Amino acid sequence: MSSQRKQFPFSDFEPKWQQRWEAAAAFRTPNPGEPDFDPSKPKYYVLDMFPYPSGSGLHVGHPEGYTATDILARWRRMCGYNVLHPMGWDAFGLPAEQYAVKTGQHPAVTTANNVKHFKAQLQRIGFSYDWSREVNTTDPNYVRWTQWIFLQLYNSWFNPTTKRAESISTYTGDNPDDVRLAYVAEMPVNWCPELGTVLANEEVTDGKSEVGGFPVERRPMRQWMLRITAFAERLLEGLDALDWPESIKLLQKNWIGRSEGAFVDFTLKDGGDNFTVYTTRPDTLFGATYMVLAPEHPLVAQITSTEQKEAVENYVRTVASKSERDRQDASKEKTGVFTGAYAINPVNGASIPIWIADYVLTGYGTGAIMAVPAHDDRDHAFATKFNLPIVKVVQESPSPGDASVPPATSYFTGDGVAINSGILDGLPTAEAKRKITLWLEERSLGRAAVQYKLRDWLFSRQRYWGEPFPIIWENGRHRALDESELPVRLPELHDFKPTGTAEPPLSKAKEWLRHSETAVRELNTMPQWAGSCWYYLRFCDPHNDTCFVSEEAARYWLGDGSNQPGGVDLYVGGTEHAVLHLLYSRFWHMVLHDLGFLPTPEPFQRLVNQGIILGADGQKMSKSRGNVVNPDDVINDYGADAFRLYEMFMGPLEQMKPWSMKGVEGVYRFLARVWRLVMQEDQEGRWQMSDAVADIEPTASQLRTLHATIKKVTADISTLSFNTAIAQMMVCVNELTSAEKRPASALRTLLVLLSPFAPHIAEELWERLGEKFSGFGGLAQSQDWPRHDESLLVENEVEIVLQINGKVRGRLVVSKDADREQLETAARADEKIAAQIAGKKIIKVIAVPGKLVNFVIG
RNA sequence: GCCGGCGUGGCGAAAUGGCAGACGCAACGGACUUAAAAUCCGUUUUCGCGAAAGCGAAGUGCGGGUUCGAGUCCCGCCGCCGGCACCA
Repeated sequence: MSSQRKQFPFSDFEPKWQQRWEAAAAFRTPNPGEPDFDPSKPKYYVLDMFPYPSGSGLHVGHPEGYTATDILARWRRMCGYNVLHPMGWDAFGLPAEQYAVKTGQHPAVTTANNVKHFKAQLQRIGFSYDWSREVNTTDPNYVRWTQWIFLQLYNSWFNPTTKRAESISTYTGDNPDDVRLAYVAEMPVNWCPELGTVLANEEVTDGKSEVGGFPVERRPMRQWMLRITAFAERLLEGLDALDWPESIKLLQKNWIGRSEGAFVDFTLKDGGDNFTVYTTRPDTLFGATYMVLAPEHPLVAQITSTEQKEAVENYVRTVASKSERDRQDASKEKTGVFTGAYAINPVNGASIPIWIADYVLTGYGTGAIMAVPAHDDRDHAFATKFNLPIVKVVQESPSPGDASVPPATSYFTGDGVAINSGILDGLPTAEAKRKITLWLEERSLGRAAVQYKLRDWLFSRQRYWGEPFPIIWENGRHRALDESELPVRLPELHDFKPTGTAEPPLSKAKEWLRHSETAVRELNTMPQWAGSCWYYLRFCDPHNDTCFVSEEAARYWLGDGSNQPGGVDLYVGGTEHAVLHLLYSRFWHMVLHDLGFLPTPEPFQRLVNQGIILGADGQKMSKSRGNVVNPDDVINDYGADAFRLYEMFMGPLEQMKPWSMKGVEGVYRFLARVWRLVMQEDQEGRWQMSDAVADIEPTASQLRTLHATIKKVTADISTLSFNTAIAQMMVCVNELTSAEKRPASALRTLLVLLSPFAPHIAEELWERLGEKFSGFGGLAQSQDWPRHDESLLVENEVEIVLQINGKVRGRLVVSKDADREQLETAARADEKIAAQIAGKKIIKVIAVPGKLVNFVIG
């Protein structure tokens, strides 16, 4: 291909237009307050998930979503919107640091190189980003505000009364450190003794380090945490008003994991402390035949009998040495040990044994459960293995006609009617839950409760290449730095190797870590999520050095929250961020909103996930499979416009689909046909204006096709159905190609429609036509978006289908206005139909104007 | 195991409950050419009948259902892909 003559000179005009756009700052979007800002226009904020600039450069997956948003951005501009369409770099992260460990090259250098490469690649595709708003999460001017937001979190708390984040100064309790949204806790992390470092979850596979395959263990370490759990309810409720795919909302809902149930207090048979369990099935309390504590439960050491002491201690040790993943493998057989202690069931005084087992998790509920083996699969598996009693307390409502008796050893987890449950007998599950909860509350033995699976966010990393915390330690206590001391810059290090101890790499910066005679800096850094949590805010006001985003800019670009809760109008990115990034962003946004810094309660109104692009072999693209497609190669051979167009023509945006070079050639040929609508080659092979282009009126048919195309392209862009929009433009081009003379006015409209998709060729042809015809002033991309004339689309005559019993038996051309009766009369007069209904009993006739007539005959 | 999404020609895919397969790829035939490429025109769901225009039947993963009419709606399966995974 590359050796062949190009079908149109894209390699000449694509760079030419890119340079012109850049020189003219064609995509710069002024902010409110700037001289060229037009407040009369509505705003549209269309955002891509910004990339991590990896060393391997862009792959064809990135530009899929980017092309979609670029078309939207260009289209909205042509529709008269102020469009915010920015791009930046999520540039902190592991690969640059690991590269630094290997080569000694500073991550900042690697990052700068990669950013340069990525940016050049993106610019070659002709995206209409406002590069004057480019942000980089590693830029000290950006880090400063990331740290500033952390300070807001540190200096605020969740007021359970108002259910909002408030300044910590409104907290009246003893110790503010107990309630800060950013707090310190001992948390287990992935510690790899061989590598002498802490690993992120994604660096650990099957309990081994990704690098080297060394064993990884859980080890408690002091960590910074963010109190996202306080916002669980609001994060859940907020989803309803967002235009997100239902599947993504569901993913977040499941992640938050709300459940309703009750705390129930149990007493120990031999006295001592009481303990509390959480259950979603208080109605099965009479069926609790044993208790289970998590191995880490504080009561374990206390209650264990002397006979069981050794067994219990062994078990606790074994469990502690296991990785989180090993431990949470639900498919493995249950394990556990009897503590020797007994608890008293508050409802019936029964004495039931207390076990410990690792299937009960510390950190959820109370870390203790009442086990009801007849009505819970996990309890059932455990009871069966250890021969514990199983008492049935819920009767499954028999399905009609089902006489089969479930075996005595089975369990049933659904709703039914309470049995063997004293005061609850005969009550359906829902009522039994209510009654027993009330009963417990009246006696102060328990209370209704809501629990969430969501955990607080472990926010610190033992890494170099991340944002330093604006925190210092003095006399064993942490303290926030003053805003005026921001940004806290990373120290220059030359040795990025892990310390081999639990100390983060920043501990090597001996000078840096000393804040004063008595105070030292926090040595952890923030996770990569931190910078990506709020970049969409910075884009609104990227150069502001007095605040992270001005009130005015935020209010304009995000809206005032009155029409919709979300600020960004359209956010496009991969599903891999469905939970973490999108949940963390919502959390930060919510806090900043509560504190009065942001007008809207939610960050992203409409979310669309683009599908993954597979290799030509239908497999996931990967270097090892050798099926990776490099955008640069495609652009070299077919041009940026063809690349863009193919990315969109492959199929629906959200769908997973395989790459095909033949498909690229298809859209390339389409663009060549567009080119030849306007241009032809002379004897020497030079391109010149085609003789077929003329200043004439389009034919009726051409006009109809053109307006049908305006209508369909417009509708399809707004639903992101780019593949069908392109198909319609192909139809239009095919019709114009076959015409002897091509009306310049029709070409004009076509180029305007095409310009968001293939901006370079549209601009080039627009310019060339302008040399000879009127109506081509300015740039194609600055034209008003055309409107279709519906009256041109209505045909006077339509072909309808004649059916007998739903099967097509003939066709008929009728007036578009023909009503039901006229249709039926015309249909009966049709020869074929007449022949087939002759002598038959007509049961029913369905006539749908403009569509069909269907005879139902006996 | 649980929760989502998707199953339509040789391939990527289109189809407000109303002519299944638009558009593109591939293949085949023709025009142009000394020739090839490129380009342009045409054919192409499958099966049967026909020399042919055409005619008939079947057809959207499988099995049922609702409806005058189902790729589309409902019920039950199967397969593939993705997410979560002992959350009491």
